[in-house]
Amino acid sequence: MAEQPIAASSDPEAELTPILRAALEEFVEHGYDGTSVRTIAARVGVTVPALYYHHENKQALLAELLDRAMAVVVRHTAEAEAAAGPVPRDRMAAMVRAIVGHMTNHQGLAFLDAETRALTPDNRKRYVAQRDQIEDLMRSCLRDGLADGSFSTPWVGDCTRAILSMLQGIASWYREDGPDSREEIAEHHVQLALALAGAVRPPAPTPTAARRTRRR
Amino acid sequence: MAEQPIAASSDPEAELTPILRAALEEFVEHGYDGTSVRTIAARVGVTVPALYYHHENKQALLAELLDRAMAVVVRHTAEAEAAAGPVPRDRMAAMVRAIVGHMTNHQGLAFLDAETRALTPDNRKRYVAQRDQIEDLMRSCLRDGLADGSFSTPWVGDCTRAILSMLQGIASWYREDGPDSREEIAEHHVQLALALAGAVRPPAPTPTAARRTRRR
DNA sequence: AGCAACTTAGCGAGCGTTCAGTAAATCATC
DNA sequence: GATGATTTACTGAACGCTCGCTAAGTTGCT
Repeated sequence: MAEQPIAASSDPEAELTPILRAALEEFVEHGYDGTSVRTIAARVGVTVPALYYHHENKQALLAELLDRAMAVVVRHTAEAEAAAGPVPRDRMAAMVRAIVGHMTNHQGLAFLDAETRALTPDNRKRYVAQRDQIEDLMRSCLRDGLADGSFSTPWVGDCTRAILSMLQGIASWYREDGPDSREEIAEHHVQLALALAGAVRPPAPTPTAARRTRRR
Repeated sequence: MAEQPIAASSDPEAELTPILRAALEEFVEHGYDGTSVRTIAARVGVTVPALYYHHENKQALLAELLDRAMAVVVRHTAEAEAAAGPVPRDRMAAMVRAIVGHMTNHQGLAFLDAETRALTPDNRKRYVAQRDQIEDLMRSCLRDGLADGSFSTPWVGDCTRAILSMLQGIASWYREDGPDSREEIAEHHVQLALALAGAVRPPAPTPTAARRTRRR
């Protein structure tokens, strides 16, 4: 009877059960196929069958972790965009901040993205659908910016993938004790993403939405 | 006696022996830990000990593949930059073209980058050293461009990583039968990289080096 | 005869998974 | 408020398989 989440906050890594947390750490460290259920159990301090009491099998551990990770980042990204108003530049900035926050605050879950190859076809399908949602949000924002003249990239697809690859990359180099804070990294990447989009003017103080993003 | 490279061209994937080629394909498809030496042997059409006659062990297969991959991309990138003259914008464009060419022409080897986690510490050290070389080339180019005013990014480190993440990402989505040719993708990413660097003027026809890169 | 390039056969270890049993908590009943 | 039934959360032991790897033997070319 120890299989409760340690915290009930809204932090998706904090509210993992001990088993899921141990599985996450092992998967991040050694990869899905490089991890044995025995090492997960040992990390939790239980025997192997205890894992199978709470989860169907090893694959279900990975699927659940990835489901949670994707659900959180999709929700945060969509909410951030919705709260940012109608201006494409602001929406893009908000989404980038949300995604960078995910990469730095939930680095383990974010890094797990590299393990999606190990998903069974059914589980992979759900993952891809969630990932496509984020890609669609970004692509639509780019298109809207091109339509109103605030962005100028001629290659929406390449630009979308470039932004998301750049952001996903953060999960593989970010260190909590690095020189820049999460917020600094987020702001840098807002500007880098806007550069990729070919944003035409620095803060774009249009009459409808002045005083929003602030440039350093 | 079938363990010769199929072709002796300068294409690093074509000049792989059948065993290394099979190992590459399996590693790309299932990951290092998800691949067994038996499936590699079966793919070549030999028995398992034949693998061990030509290679020390499974780890040596991965190490050799990654060594070749990194040696080639480092060499091509350095040569491309050297041949591009002194102008940072031209050097950056040349390096991006070289790296994109690597990602699209040797997608398997490029994708193997994701398996570096499975390297033993010694082998990983050699890999990291090679990867750092590319990062240093890119960073130096950025710095030179900032010094002469042709680039303007305030964050050299983040910008370097962003460019390389963006380019590495190509290996995970590029398809030979996709809508854009390798050359088109390369030119798009040259412009995207220059945008990340904050390149100040489109083709920058300075008096010393006009008539070089051509904008679409 | 000798070497290169294999094959046959198998070793011990570790893999994911399951089954049967059990201590403790929870609940229903008197 | 003690008692028996049920449920929860596990443990011990082991199953069948696959893993990386190797010793010893075989084949065919020079």
